[in-house]
Amino acid sequence: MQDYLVGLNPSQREAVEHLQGPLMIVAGAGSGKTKVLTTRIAHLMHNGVDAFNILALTFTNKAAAEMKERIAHILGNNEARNLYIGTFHSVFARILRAEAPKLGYPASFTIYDSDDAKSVVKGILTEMGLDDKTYKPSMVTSRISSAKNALITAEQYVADAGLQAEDAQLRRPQLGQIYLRYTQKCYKNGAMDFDDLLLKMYELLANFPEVLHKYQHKFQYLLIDEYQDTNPVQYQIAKVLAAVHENICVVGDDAQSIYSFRGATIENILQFQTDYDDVKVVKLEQNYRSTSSILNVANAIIKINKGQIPKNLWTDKAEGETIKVVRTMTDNDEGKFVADTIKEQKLRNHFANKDFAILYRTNSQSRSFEESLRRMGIAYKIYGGLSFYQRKEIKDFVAYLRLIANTRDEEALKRIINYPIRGIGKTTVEKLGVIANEQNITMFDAMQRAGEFGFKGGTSDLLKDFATMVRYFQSMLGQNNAYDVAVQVGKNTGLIKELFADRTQEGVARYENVQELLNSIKEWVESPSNDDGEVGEKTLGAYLQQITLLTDADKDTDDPDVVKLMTIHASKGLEFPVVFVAGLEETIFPSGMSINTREELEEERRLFYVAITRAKEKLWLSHANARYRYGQLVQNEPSRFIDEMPDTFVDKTYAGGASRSNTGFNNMGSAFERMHRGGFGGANTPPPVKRATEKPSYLAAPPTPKVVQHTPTENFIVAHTSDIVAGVKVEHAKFGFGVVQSIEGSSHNPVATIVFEQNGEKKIMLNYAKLSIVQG
DNA sequence: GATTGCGCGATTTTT
DNA sequence: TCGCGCAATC
Repeated sequence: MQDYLVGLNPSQREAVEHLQGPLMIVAGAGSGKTKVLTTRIAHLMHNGVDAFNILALTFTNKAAAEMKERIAHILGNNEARNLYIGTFHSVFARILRAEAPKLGYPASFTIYDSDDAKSVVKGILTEMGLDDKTYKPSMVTSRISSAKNALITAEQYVADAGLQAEDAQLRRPQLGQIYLRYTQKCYKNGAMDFDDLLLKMYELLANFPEVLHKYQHKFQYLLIDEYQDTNPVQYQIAKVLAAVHENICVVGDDAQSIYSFRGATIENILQFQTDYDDVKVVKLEQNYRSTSSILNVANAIIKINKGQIPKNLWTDKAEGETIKVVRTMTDNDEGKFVADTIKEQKLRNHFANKDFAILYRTNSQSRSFEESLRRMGIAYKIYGGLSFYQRKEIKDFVAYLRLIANTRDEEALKRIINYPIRGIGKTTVEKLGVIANEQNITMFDAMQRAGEFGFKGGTSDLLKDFATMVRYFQSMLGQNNAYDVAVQVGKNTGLIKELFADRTQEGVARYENVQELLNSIKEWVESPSNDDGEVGEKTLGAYLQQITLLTDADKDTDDPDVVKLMTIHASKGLEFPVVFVAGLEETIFPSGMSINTREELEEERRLFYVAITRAKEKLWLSHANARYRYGQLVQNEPSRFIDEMPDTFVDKTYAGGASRSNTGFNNMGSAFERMHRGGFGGANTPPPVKRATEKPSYLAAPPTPKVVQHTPTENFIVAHTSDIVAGVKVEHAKFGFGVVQSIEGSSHNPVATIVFEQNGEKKIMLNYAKLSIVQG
């Protein structure tokens, strides 16, 4: 037996050794999925399959890099570099670069990120004279994105009666037209957005039989990771690519499908077995990650969902500690509690910072944890948020490079035409845009020929000078590499000088960021291969396409000793010894936006499942009685997910259970004490740093009044938000009868102050609360 | 053409 | 509350 087969359990081995024909690996959380995938690829190669004939697709660069590294390790030679392993987007971008002329795109086509896409939409709205409140760019781009993911082209969109009727109903009849123009504009700009990388790849395969044939025969073995997160385009591409050899291996876990809002369809994995004949199904059900307590709770949660691939995830690990549910007074207290507990766990159990993760539903929840961790002097890092390449100074610099690589890129041009200031104002840019449209030329061409279009002499010269400079950089590309050109750009435009001149703290940071960008270009130019193993081809276009597809998560190769803060979405695929899942409150988790249909709620529950299964040893779940949302202190009920957890393995005694069964919110103090008596917090709890004389404020917080439980009356009808106005008598499902005092907050998110007969004054967010108007 | 100030809106986001 | 985008201003 091969060395690499030793140490696989029977199912893992079955999956690895199944070489020919369709294979579906249902891989539960922590069941050794990556190990199986990488070993299987090594095994394929060991059995004579050429690395050049294997394609493995992932969703993140990080996952791809990890696979590649592990395969190289198993093989112990350089063969792995010939494998095609990468994200859907990066692999397709590479293929599209090679085939671009067939589609009328330049090989150095620009990839538009979501900011670029929004900016294009804004331009179209202005052109069409549409209002950006009705057609919010974020809504429009996400709608266009959904259409593309569902393989609906702009032409099909405008021709589809159903979609047109729907848009008319929703008072956005022009959406199809915007989509159409957006598509045209991207084409004219020589640009593809993220979704186009998939859609154009599909069109390439669908419309060019010789191309299809070429890749069908090149990629004889296809592996797809996280299959439950694929969308219809990805599904179709995989299907046509695999059509000849049918050596397709998909790996996924329907229980961890959490990206439906990005177009993922869980049906892809649920129906894989009907897509091919003789599908071999292997289930990886042994979990190597978590204690049995954690796993049992996770299993109990996911069982509540309907329609899953049946599986029984088990572990031979010890029971471990119970899962603790903690209730705090406010979100700030929640932060303090977590920071305190981390400090204490480090002392008691010798954990390092990097053993902890704090997971939350929304990025905005990170604030209270940041504050408390900082106060405690605990190093932390927030994952997600603005990525390096989204910073303004980086985008500006990169825009020069984009324009040099592709002068059709109008978004890049508009970004830098007057940066640094060179006297080309808004009016001039608008005029250029109009001319470009009328003459059907690019804005760049219009600039070069400024003299012909009636610009004033001075303006005309400015435009031509700018174009000449860009042309000069382009000419440099012949003899110089991307790095040399970038350095020249920094010098000639005066960008570097200008950034250097700003000696404020932020200014220095911006300068350093640009230096870092230059370094990374240098590094890229000098490294033998790209991330997906691509050798050679160190063109500027290739560089730019690559960085656009890079995210923050990809470059944290170093493993500093910090507590990690991230959304649950971002935590998928990761594991930590100690996990805190915060904000387990109704309207937060599950999100108030996702409780209207069973499907939405089930996805929230899968998200909760993902959160729980990140933990190896210890797991805390916390929720706050009240938290600041949009500047207002708002009360939230404990999440329904707390109730859904079985009492065995979960210690909820001091938490939601009590308050929900109506013993009141003010048992928090004793709860906290009990928690610290309970053997894991204990006597050794260190006093909070620098605040030894103070009690932890989550104990000192003022008690909240008891809720007098109210049973809704029979004629309880949920009223429309707009009917709730000051003076109206209302009934709340939980707080009983009361009178509306006033309405505050934005029109989109009104907050009512209501004085209840039994429970006093409360602030209620009308979008979430169920209120009935009391007649008479 | 840059600065300042008001008003409005506010999930999750592998690429 | 916080951050953004636009409009008014110099």
